[in-house]
Amino acid sequence: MADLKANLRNYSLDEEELRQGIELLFYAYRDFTSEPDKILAKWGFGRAHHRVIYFVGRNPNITVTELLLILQITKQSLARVLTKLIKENFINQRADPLDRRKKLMTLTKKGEQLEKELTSTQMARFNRAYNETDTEAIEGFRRVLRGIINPQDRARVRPRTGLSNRRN
Amino acid sequence: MADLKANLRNYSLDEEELRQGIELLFYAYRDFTSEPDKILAKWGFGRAHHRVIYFVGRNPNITVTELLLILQITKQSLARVLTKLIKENFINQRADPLDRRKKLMTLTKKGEQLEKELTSTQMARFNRAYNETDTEAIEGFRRVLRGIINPQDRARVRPRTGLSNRRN
DNA sequence: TTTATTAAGTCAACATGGCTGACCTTAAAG
DNA sequence: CTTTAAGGTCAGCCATGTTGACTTAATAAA
Repeated sequence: MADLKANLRNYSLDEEELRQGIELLFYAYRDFTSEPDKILAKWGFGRAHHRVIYFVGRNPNITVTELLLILQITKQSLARVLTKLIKENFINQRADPLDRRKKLMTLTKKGEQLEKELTSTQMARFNRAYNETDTEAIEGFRRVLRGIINPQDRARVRPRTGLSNRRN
Repeated sequence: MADLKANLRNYSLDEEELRQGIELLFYAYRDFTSEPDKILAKWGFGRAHHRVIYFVGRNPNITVTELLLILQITKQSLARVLTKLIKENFINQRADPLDRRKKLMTLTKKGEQLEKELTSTQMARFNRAYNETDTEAIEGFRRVLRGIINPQDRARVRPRTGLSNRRN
């Protein structure tokens, strides 16, 4: 196992720091999704189903258009997973009484149960990470990650107050 | 636009905080990958190609086995993208003189150029985020994100000193 | 020196989940 | 009454993950 120095390239400290950030985000996301993926496989679902279940659970009475804005995928891509989730009774749709073109979506009991099972693995991971640090570190984490997000979407991070067209 | 409060579920403060973390990570990763994806499309490549180019560039003379440990995908999945990258002369392979079963991989000039183009968009994003905050926030970001990563892989985050079997 | 293990490669088949493009229905707004 | 908005749908393509089986070459172990 030869000379380590021979492998060092001349990065500026800044570039090294930025690359470490990139790698942290890659590894964190890779592991963050690994546990739900295993649970989803048992149901014949994939990661896309989790995302839909998560954001419908988090934003009761969300519409298709709003969900598309969050996920940033096409309507056709969403349709594939959403249709299956509705057919198998994880998600309910009902017409918005104030604009019957809109379909308000909520989780069914079954959907809530699966959501909880999936998301609890991720919450446990965050809980561990948060407990290994302190309040200031968590606040730093939040501020930096917000800075990574495109400016126009930063408001979404507190979606219960940020998303506007919500109703019952 | 009816009652917002009617939509609030009774989360504990903790659950709310954990869910905000989940969402921050989702949105950050979504946007973090969006710019490279556009560049890759011009070359007929996908996100998987970027990951290979990135980690080969970052770890010159890496072997296939080591790359698989980082990416956590199957050899067959890697083969598809790696074969294409070698065929189109973005990556070089040569036998390790000390163990001729191993193939040491490096970026070609062409590979380095593409790597730089792809990664610079992500470094710019991190640079912006870092500059919007301060040193303590960045350190907090790093510590929390490390906590999210599976313990056995946390050492990888400083890969130039962490990965062992590196040589020239 | 024969045998087992390791590193890498390969073929086939399958599933998920993105995408484009075209087109339809229903309801609301002008 | 026409236009626009919200949602749905069909067909096909592509990228990228998976399992399983099998091969070759080189090193390590018995």
